[in-house]
Amino acid sequence: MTMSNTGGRRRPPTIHDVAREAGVSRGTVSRVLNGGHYVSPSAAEAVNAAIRRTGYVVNRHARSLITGRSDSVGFLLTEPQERFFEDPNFNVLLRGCTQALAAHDIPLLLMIAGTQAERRRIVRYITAGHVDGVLLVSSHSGDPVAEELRAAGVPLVACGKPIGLGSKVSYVAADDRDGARDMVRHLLGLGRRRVGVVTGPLDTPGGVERLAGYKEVLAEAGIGIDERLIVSGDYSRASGEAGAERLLAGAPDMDAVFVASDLMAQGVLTALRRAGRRVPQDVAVGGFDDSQAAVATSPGLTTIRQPWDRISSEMVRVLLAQVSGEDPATVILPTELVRRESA
Amino acid sequence: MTMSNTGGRRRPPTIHDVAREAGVSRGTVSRVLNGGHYVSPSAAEAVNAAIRRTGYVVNRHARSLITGRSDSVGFLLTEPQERFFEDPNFNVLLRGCTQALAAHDIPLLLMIAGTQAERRRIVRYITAGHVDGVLLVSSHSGDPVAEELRAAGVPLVACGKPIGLGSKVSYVAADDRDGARDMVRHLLGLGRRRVGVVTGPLDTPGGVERLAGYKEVLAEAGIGIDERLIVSGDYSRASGEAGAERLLAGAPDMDAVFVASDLMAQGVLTALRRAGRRVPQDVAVGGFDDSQAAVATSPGLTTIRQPWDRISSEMVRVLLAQVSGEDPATVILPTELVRRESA
DNA sequence: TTCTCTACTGTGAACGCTCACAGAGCAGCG
DNA sequence: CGCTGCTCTGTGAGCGTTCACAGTAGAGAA
Repeated sequence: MTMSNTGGRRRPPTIHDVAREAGVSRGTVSRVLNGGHYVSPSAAEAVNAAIRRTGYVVNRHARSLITGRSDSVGFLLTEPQERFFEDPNFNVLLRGCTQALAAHDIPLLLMIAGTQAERRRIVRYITAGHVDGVLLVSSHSGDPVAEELRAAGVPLVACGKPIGLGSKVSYVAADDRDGARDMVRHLLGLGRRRVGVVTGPLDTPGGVERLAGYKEVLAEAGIGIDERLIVSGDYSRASGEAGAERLLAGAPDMDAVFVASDLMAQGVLTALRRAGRRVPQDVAVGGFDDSQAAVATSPGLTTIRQPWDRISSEMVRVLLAQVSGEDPATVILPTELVRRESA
Repeated sequence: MTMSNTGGRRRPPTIHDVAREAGVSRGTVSRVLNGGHYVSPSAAEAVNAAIRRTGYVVNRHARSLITGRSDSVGFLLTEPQERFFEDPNFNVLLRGCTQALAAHDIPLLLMIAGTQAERRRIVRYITAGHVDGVLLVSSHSGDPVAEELRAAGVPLVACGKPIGLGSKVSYVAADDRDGARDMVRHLLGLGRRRVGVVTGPLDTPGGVERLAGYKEVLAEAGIGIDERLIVSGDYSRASGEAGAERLLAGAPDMDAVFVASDLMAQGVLTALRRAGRRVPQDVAVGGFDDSQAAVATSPGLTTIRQPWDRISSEMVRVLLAQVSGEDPATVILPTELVRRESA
């Protein structure tokens, strides 16, 4: 022995080594690796045994070079960074996507486009074919990156409905309007009649839909819309706090409030406490998301659960379908009311 | 025109196209791409112009096939999943690493090893050479994955000191002991004398060090250690809540408490409020991390800032150095006291 | 002039895999 | 007996890059 395996990394076995070990040709090994059609049982068995003995793992670079696929997908975040840091949903989504992809043995490349330069670099990277498709997270819609990728023909699935891209891009979203309806009905069911709302950003479909659900339920209950009970935020804790203050100033008799995100609801609770209102006795508070933020508050936040686990797995499913040639699709998933103490 | 570029993705230009366009050979283009030594200024200029005109982007698979490098690194998380969801530091670390790598044009592959099967799959993937190195995050130390990777000779940098791996593996960590000292000194400086502590898990270096800092400062102030003032947690909110209850039961006269993580401090605040103690008047509370959790509480949490931005950039720096052949290294970074309302 | 040295450039070969194709063996059928 | 069709197998080519090497041109020294 002139060479030991301590220290340096040994050259891993190739398909050639496996073929020799199994007494077959490269082609047969390759066929076993990719589906195993047109392979005799005995050959397949020999190949699998050889793979186990040699510890062979396919060289994905060599495979990609010829197939043109990279067998990896990008997870692209085009949020301004504050939101990335704050949003407790994000972890859940990222983990869900990673795991759904892992089941297909597909690695996830994390890409964060904060600055303009990063955007360009990432778009170049993606359009060069270094990933097969992109999972896109950017709530600030009308994203130029999304449009560029779509135009380049890159398979793409957005989280939440992107605006301005027509029906040409796939997306997966929770049923925002229905969730909002459930929550407002719940608040009315508690006997509240002066129900306020802190909306999300109204240039996003989610923000618009949740507000629409609120209005629908009030209308169907025969309660008129009072503009003083409607303020808008941007999903951040701070905007929730500010929103609650504006509501209290404009409508001091408010007895419930539907807040379009849990994080904003945290801010609302802070403002209400400061104003001396008890939750839920004086003001019932309903959130949206069922994120970590919802259990971090006291009282615990009654909220609308977004099915992040299903959202992530559906995003992956739709993306992979698109990668293998299927048409774009949209998926809307049902939400669920989660009762805690705040309403 | 028989072929349009709408719909399908065009085959991207190769180094050959660039060479033809620039009127030079493949070799010259390759030299321009990789450092540009031994290339005449005129040739370099022509190549760069051709690259711009053609929109050429290097095919990393082809490059990797021959260099043996993948020019990508893995970000490996071996936490049980609850911690992943809860920990607000995690986002910051992940973002920091992604950006530090982006500056080197190196993509980050996210890998989450929850189950045993995932562990095996990921180790195979890594040891097959599909990434050049691994950024490892796993606070539960003595991780078998880390040991396997180290034994396979994979460049590795851990976040926080891993135990049981000797000095053979690089790590980057904040100065836990010094941070703890700062906080406890601060509490004593407020005139408090009955200072409790909720430690982190004592099978981790971080947990041990923060407790050691606490004890050191009490000793240097001539205050004896009261075991009733010491309880241990696991960094989770729930364990902070439970810890505070045990402390109040065992030492009702406690007038301050050092909590080894912000998340646990959230739980401590909840328990103190329930027990009718005012913060900071009755009990001063100091956290550790300066995570999102610290600003989410009311009162805002006085805490020890861990320099996550520097931790991530140092992890990347040390890893890349190791990839290019340098020896493992350890980096300890200073912490900083951040004053808010809770102490 | 000739030789050496340096700066630069072009050319095969190779990386490890998949794909297309050719061909072998065998069965069924006219 | 040949033809067709099926299952299975091996082989050569080629994916786009880098690397080693050979070779050219020009400058400077002998």
